[in-house]
Amino acid sequence: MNSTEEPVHERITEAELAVMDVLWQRPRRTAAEVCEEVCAARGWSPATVKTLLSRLVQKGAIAAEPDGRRYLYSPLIERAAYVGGESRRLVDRLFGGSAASLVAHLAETEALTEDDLAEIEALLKELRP
Amino acid sequence: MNSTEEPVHERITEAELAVMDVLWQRPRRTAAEVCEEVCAARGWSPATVKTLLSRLVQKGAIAAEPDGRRYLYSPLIERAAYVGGESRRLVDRLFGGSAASLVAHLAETEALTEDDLAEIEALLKELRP
DNA sequence: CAAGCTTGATTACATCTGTAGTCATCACGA
DNA sequence: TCGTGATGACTACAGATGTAATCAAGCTTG
Repeated sequence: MNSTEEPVHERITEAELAVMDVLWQRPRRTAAEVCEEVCAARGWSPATVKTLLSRLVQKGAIAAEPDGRRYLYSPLIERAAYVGGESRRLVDRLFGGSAASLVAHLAETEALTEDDLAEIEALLKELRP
Repeated sequence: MNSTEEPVHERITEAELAVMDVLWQRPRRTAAEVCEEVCAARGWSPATVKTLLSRLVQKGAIAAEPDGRRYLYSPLIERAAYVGGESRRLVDRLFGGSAASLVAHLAETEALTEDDLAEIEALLKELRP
């Protein structure tokens, strides 16, 4: 169990992430449907969504299932895996690989509320009986 | 206390971060000194370090104090501030702003080692006697 | 003083990213 | 059947990023 495993997909960018989020929410959507979800919020044109979908397919992050003359797009990677990878990356880059340091930092800078702390404590009890 | 404050400096990139780390470790270093610390490790030429230093100065992330015909470079932003901003960004982007979710995720995906867990537990004891 | 080394400034350039336009084609309705 | 709208493929293009070379000017040492 080391933290240096390479992901099978290439790096997902900020803009692409918005698209992934839509597909994680519900897969098998058309480009138009994805656009409905994000174009307004991000001020994108439909063309932009199409580009991002293409790039995500190329990167191996989503699948394009033919459906008539269009595609239904679905994530190929799970959100949890992506999120885990990103978190790991952050911890490696900024906290010397120590997740505990990250938690410590969050606590010190009061990024963690009392509720957060309680929740984490509960979590720990579960993980280390 | 909201989480939308803008940093005064522009975004620091991955490569630039390596340089920042050297300067955080010890400020007032010359380009050559910085290179000594990172060029080997990252396979960089001295020119690369100079470029990164220039960009960091432009971005307002470091100061260049004249010293004879060269400069001594020092961070203008604190490491803790940077790290906090990045953590915040991650939590916002991927965990809907909930830091506890991040910790929960790390725990669930076993990104946390037994040691990490013990350390966090100790931290919590301290924070919530 | 001259030859060379050090150093920042400037320039270079490929790739990635954000954002979008164009175009050919195919299905569908009049 | 014919126009029309939807759709993906391809193209575009500016700005960011990684990585570095070149160049001019000063310092240094013989």
